[in-house]
Parts: sequence; C-alpha cells; structure tokens
Amino acid sequence: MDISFNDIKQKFQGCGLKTTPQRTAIYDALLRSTAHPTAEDLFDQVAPQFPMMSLNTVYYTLGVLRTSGLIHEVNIGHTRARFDANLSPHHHLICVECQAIVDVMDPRLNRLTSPAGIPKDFEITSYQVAFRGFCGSCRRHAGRSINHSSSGLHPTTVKGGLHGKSS
Amino acid sequence: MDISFNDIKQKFQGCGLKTTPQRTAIYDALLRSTAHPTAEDLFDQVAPQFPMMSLNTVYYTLGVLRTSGLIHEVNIGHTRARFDANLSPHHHLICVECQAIVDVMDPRLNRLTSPAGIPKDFEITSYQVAFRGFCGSCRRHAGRSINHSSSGLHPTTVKGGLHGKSS
DNA sequence: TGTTAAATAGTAATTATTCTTAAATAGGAA
DNA sequence: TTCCTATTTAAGAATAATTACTATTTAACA
Ligand SMILES: [Mn+2]
Ligand SMILES: [Mn+2]
Ligand SMILES: [Zn+2]
Ligand SMILES: [Zn+2]
Repeated sequence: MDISFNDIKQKFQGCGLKTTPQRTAIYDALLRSTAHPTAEDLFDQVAPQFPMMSLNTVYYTLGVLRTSGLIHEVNIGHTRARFDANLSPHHHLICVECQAIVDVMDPRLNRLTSPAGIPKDFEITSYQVAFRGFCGSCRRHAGRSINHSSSGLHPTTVKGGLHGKSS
Repeated sequence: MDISFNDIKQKFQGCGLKTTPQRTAIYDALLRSTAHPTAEDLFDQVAPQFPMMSLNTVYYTLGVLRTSGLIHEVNIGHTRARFDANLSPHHHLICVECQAIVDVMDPRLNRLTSPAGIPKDFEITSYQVAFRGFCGSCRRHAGRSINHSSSGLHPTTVKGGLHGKSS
C-alpha cells in the first residue's frame, strides 16, 4: 500500500496541478501519516529537505489539495486544522487530552440513514461521527479507569446496533 | 419551556458560580437561542443592556459555563467557536455555505454502539454526529437541486437503519 | 457591614491562518 | 531545446479569534 512518485504525479496531473518538489513532499508526508497532522507538523517534517520552504507554502498547498479533493480537513475544536489524505469513508476517535486523532473504519458507521425531524429543504451531502474520549497513554497517566456508563454507548456486543440496512 | 431568573440562579449556585447580571444575561441569551451563536453574537445581543461590557467577559463567562458543564461548545471548522445551552443529547446539521447549525434530535442517533477496530485501551466518553450540506435558503440561492446520491445516506424510509438496540 | 474570593473591563499579547507581492519554475508551445 | 506564461513559492505583513494580564468592582457569606 505504498505510493510511488509517479502515482502522486498522476494524481496531480489529474487535477491540473503542477508537480513541484514541495507539493510532492507535503502530499507524500500526509499520505504516509495516520496521525492527521497540522500544517505545522507537515512543515516540520518536510522542512529539513527544503530549508527555504515557508509555512505559508504548506498552507497554500493544503488549500489547493483540499480544493482538488485530494485531501480532507478534519476539525476537532476550533484551534488548529488537521489534515487527512485518507479519502475512504471513515470516522474519527479523538483524545480530548492530547488531541490524538485515530481512524475509525467501522463500515457500519457509513450506513446511517437520514435523520428524522430536520428541515425538509436541507440537503445533506455528508456526515461525520466524532468519538471523544481518552487514549490509552493519557488514561494511564491520569490513572483513569474505564467508565463505560459515561459514554452513552452501548457495548459492541449489543446485537443490531449501529447498522444501517445491510441491503 | 421558558426559564426564569430563579432557575438560572439555582443552576449557578449549584455550580458554585456567582449570579452576576452579565453572566445571567449571557446564559439567558444562549438558553433562548437555537442558533448556536458565537461569543461575538452573544456579545452583540447583551451589549445594549450592558454598555460597559467587554467581549472578554463573554469569553470568560462562556469558559466558566462550559467548565461547569452548563453549556457545550460546538465546533464546525476551525474558525470560530459556537455555543449551545441545550444539554439534551443531540446532534447537528451544518450548512457549509452559511454556517448555520440546526439541531438534530433524532433519538436513534443516540444509540450508536461502540465502533469496531479501535485501540482497546481507548475510552470513549461521548460522540457527536455532524451532518453537512446546504440549508434551504443557500440551496435556493445557488440553484442547487437535491442530490441524494452524493450524501452516502440511505433514505429515511429504509427500515432498520440507524437504530441501536431499541432495548 | 465588612471581608474576600470571584468576576468584570480594559488593554495587550498570542496563535493560527490569510493576504500581498515579487521572484522562481513546471509544463506546454514554438 | 528554448521560450513563454500561468502557477507556485517565499517572505513578510496583516487579520481574526481567543487568551493573558491586571486593576477595579462586586456577590456572597460571616
Ligand atoms: Mn482519518
Ligand atoms: Mn445544538
Ligand atoms: Zn491522549
Ligand atoms: Zn445556508
């Protein structure tokens, strides 16, 4: 599941984007990451190869890639934008302590049906489920014990939950 | 479903918060709104009654109310924070054009089960579904026609979808 | 009524992101 | 291959939301 330079070049061409070294490095770094990095994370990662590069270029590049549909922006809180090159439909688990974002690939979540009681003239184009909680390391540090009752979640073992029609 | 000054005062006391006129006005304005206003929206609304009030006070107050659990912060994008005094479990519909936020009270969404394939040591404490799309007025302006296929959503009429165990 | 910790208001500072502009360059045309 | 030009990059300035600092005021309680 590794991606080559030519794969990236073709994606860029398909979107009418020039294949520059900076852009390639930024997109490649994002493709290799599952951490949903910030613009600055990506800058820190590619800067060693491009000592002249400015953070501005990272923002510009991410904006172009997002507009072209090659990446998504994932938002948690209003502090800083996080980016994701994984375009397959999925959802996220967010640690409220360290802000880690973990992918949730459970396909059942991609089958939610239209909610009831919304304005009839509203057109829904997508949806996203954000689970919040504490990652393992944050939980260990804080000495938290698992408290399922606070989540409002039914345990996974409850049958029939979460599914859309498995048509 | 109106709320009185004494109701508010009791909530504040229950959290160990002083009942000041500014704080009462801000919380009252938020309770009366279903628009999920920003700090500045609330400032604009209460400022006429308190010509001396600073926007800073609104931020401070919202921070205190959130820490006390009396309000929630709703985030869409990373631009500005939106606030919600409706504590009943619910979800949101967001217009990507005008940033309107509409409540989604469908109780089926509150019964999602634990997702599969997440780190076993992650403790989920809550989750939130954010539906995105175009509100009626934005859709009319842009001359958009409804395109259900783009949403990935099954129509509401699909039976059995979206439900957790109806225990 | 007096005391005190909490709240307010005014201002300054910070942080993330966007804007502006000039120089560099990728990719197509000649 | 060389030239042309729109795109991209880089540097710095500007903006917008939020937070920090601090002196003054005040709600709550003794
Ligand atoms: Mn992801
Ligand atoms: Mn709401
Ligand atoms: Zn964590
Ligand atoms: Zn709208």
